[in-house]
Amino acid sequence: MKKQTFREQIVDELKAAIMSGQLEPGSPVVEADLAVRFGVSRGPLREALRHLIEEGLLVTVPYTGTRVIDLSLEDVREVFTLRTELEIFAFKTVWPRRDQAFADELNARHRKLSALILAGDDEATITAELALHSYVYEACGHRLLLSTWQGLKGKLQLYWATHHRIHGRRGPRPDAHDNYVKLALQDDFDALALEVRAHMLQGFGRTEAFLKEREKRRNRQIA
Amino acid sequence: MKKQTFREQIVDELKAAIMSGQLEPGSPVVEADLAVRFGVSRGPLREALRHLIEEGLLVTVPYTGTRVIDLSLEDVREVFTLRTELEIFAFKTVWPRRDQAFADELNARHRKLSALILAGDDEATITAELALHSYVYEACGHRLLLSTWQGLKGKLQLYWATHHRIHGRRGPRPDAHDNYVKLALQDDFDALALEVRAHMLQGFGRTEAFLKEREKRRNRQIA
DNA sequence: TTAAATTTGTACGTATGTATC
DNA sequence: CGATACATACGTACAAATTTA
Repeated sequence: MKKQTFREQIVDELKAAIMSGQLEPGSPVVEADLAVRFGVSRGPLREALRHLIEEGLLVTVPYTGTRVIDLSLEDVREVFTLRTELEIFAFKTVWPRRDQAFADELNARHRKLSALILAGDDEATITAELALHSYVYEACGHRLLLSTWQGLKGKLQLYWATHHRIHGRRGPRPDAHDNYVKLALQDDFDALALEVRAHMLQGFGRTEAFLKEREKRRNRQIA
Repeated sequence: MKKQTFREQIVDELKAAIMSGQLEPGSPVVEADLAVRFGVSRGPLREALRHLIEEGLLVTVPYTGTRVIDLSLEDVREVFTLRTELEIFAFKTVWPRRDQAFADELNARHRKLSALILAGDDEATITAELALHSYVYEACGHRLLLSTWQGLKGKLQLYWATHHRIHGRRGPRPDAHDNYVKLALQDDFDALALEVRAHMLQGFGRTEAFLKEREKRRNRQIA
């Protein structure tokens, strides 16, 4: 276990608090409160908040306040559309360099995901699905692309975690990634690109339906 | 003129110092020194440094120090390859929504760039070239894509500014963007995508040659 | 082992901008 | 419009942790 600075610890803890719903989307976060809650001074805490702000998980207005982002349909659409292009580009980059190790690791992450889906562990399923998709970014050797993906990953995790917390199961179907993994290890790049687009559209559709229903429910609450 | 926080001001000033070569690539930056130099306390300064670290203009190792990034061939290759995909995606997004205002603004930025090239104002040429390429990101309405591009833009500017400082003129040829703008306003998307790829390759080639020569010169200095 | 340099963290205070009554 | 409450933004001084020479 590597030693972390307070700022890094707080970033992780804050993320966990957001993903777990302790800090709900849209709710305000007050730096003085969090400082006592995490038992640190305001310096490192402010830096941790800045990190999450730049990652897009928090929004802030100078001198007034900070809050957890509210999930919007446009936001999630942007994450999915950009992610589609990034992931296809990642595959294009790694395509001629795929080897046995690549196949082994991709299969390993796929098996892990499948097992968790069957076991019904929804929290871990989200992590495993993100890990499966992360692999092509890690393997392609494009550091800038990898860090760009990691910037998106947090938002994606927030959507899915919120979805799951409200709806119970939200995970992918057990066979949802079979085709993805299969095509990623064959030699028809265009077929893979089509599969990625289809896969993303399906994922977006689920998230979209969830957000629209959530919107409706809110309006009823107000009325 | 909108009111800025100190942190935002420092980010701008630090960027300017890096671009102008007052802080050279590879040179260490000490937060205590910068604090007195900019006349602010450590708080906002540290937050500004963090911003530039996440943007990739600075690199840091916990408890040891921070320095300006050193330009590496692999880094610049990554910026150009990722940028190619992002810009084509931006055009794809804006494609059906291009209107007269889009054409007017693109032409305006193109004319401005051409005028500065002819006038020989190399500093302003860099800014204008970035502004021309920025427009499609601004116009496509994809906020996440725009902010991703803005994250890359700083590095690109650093490469070009360093190039210019060492070589004198480094700017594009006066007609380098004619085809880019022309195709961006016509209706053959595939032709535009090809032009973007060619345009990026040309830009990468210039930067690559510069970096390789710089590398050589360094090795001679050591020997 | 020590020492130096640097970042990291703490504790307190004041100033500033925003919203609301 | 003014007063006030609130949260952020910024300042200062000092102590602790870490790496490197």
